[in-house]
Amino acid sequence: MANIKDIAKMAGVSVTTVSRVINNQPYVSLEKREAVLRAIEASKYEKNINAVHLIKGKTFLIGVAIPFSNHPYFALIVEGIANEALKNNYKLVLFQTNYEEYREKEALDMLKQKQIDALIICSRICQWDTIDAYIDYGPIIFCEDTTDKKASSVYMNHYKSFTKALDYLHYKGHKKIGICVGRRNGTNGEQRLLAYRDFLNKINEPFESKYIFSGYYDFEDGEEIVQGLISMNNPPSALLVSSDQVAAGIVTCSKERGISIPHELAIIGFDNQPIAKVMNITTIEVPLVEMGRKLFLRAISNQKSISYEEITVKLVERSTV
Amino acid sequence: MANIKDIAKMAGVSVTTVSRVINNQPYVSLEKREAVLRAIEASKYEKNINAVHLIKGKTFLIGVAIPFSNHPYFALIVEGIANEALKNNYKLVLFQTNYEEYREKEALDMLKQKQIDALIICSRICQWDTIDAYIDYGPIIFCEDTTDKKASSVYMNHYKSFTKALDYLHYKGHKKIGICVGRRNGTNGEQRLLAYRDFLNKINEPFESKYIFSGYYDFEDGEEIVQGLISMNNPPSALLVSSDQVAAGIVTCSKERGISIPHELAIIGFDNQPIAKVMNITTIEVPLVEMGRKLFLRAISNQKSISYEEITVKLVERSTV
DNA sequence: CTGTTAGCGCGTTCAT
DNA sequence: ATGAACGCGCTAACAG
Repeated sequence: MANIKDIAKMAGVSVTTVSRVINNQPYVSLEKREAVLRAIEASKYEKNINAVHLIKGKTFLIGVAIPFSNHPYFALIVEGIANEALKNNYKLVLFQTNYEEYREKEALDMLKQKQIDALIICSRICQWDTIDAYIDYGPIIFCEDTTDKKASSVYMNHYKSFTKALDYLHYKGHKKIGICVGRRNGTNGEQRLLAYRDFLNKINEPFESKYIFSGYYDFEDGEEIVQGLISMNNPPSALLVSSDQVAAGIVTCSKERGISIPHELAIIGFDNQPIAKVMNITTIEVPLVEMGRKLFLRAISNQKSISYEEITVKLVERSTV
Repeated sequence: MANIKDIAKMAGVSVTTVSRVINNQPYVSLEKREAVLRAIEASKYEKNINAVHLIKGKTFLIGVAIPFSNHPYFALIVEGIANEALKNNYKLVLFQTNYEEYREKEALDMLKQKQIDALIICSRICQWDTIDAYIDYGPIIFCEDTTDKKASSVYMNHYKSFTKALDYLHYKGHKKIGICVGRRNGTNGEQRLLAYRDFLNKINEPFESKYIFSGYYDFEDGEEIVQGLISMNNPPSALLVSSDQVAAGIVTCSKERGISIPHELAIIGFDNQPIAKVMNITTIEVPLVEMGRKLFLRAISNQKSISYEEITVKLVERSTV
């Protein structure tokens, strides 16, 4: 409970000297330094960091907004952010938004109130006009293409990535190709859908809305998708799945139902998560940890400048296509 | 960038009045209130929350230390904490410790410096004598039995839970039972080991150290365990696995290797995660989200009192035993 | 090398 | 109903 003033009194010096000692600054005589140190020891003094925040106008806190904390995709991004944060002596404030707008707003408000120095939004839910009202208050970094916005981003080009995967499936002889995604709205979802439509046009296949499975994120969602596949009279021969977890669930359930993979159904996943490796699932590798690292570095680069960094992905051929 | 003083000047009132308005306090005439509101609007004023923290000695920030952010076990606990935090207007500061001591210490130091109001340690790595030096600085809550310590906890009794699972396996006719856990050290790990040894004594079976698989956390670890099982000349007929993810990995790999479950190998998992349900894995249900909720409530209950709350678990019979 | 002093931005008595 | 003044705990000129 002691403060810097108490220490000064105890050590018989001024508060400035105490401040110098606790901040490892030079120009303090050895004896005074030791007197201060002794007083600190005796009184169990610890500096109140909130006073420092007030003065410096900085908290060394970075906000991270993610929809779900229990999903490997975001967990890996957070891991990348966390590792780099540690190196740079920053801490993270986690906002689990559940895709609820008001939760994202809470994060934005913390930026406004200077409780966090910057905010990383891994999957935006608020509309841009809402976000725009906040960008003057501090850096906000996104995981989606923001080249037409006044905010930085580190993102994967979902159009290109989807096209790459679809082309590969087509190259492997598939024509009836379905896709399985999370959200259909949002920049990323729209880019994926667009890539899918453009691809179908390119190979001259009709657009079948029932070939699009959306709202799926987890392993356990695989069951519902396989059910859906089984009940179709003209099912796709291949599925592009935007998450390895879901892909793994589909592979597992397919095997239980006696659906042969890749012969009756080909599967290509996304991210190259460990589960894809162990289950030998063909996938598009996304360097999520690295992405997190870059997001963080962008967040603390105090330059006013805005940057857009595109992440490149890689096809990992395995046994499900 | 405007502060309360600027607003006061703009609105032609005192800072006190401004303060009253922004904190929704009574005793401000309508006209002055509106003048203040107008000034706030015009200047894009937002209160600097750090000054409030300094005065109040409180930040509405709760620290949460977990070893890995990409593991469903901890993710569910964090979800429980996060939900309750939102309701109570608190925010979370996440510390991913990777079981590295200095990372946990960083969290403890933040408590000491009052940057967080309380700290929840979901899986402790620091020794107790290290922790002890911090308990006076604020509430620290643990997920392990701390009944002999001066710190609160909400925990599962791992001894009882393990015994329950082992008894069930024995009741189902198994005698050669192996276990598969994460850390062997730590309160929880030791309790599990003790339960295992006591159980073996009870049923008069010898202790086989090779029947203990430790250091496994994820789905993909299942492969290594199955490999280990295959290479044994006298493998166990049942495995108690302390995580559903690992159990799921074992089941998946076993099927690939043609090991029949439960006939050749019985598996019982832990937590009752969604993956256990979809893969029909027998498991011990642990109410992790609820546990997170209780952890949070304990963290903000400003009573100096210490409490120890034991969580009860439930056997969920499915098809892997 | 050392101490005095003035803020950082806001909440809060205590008069009026 | 309103405002002056003090203090939260610390840092940073500035003077010496």
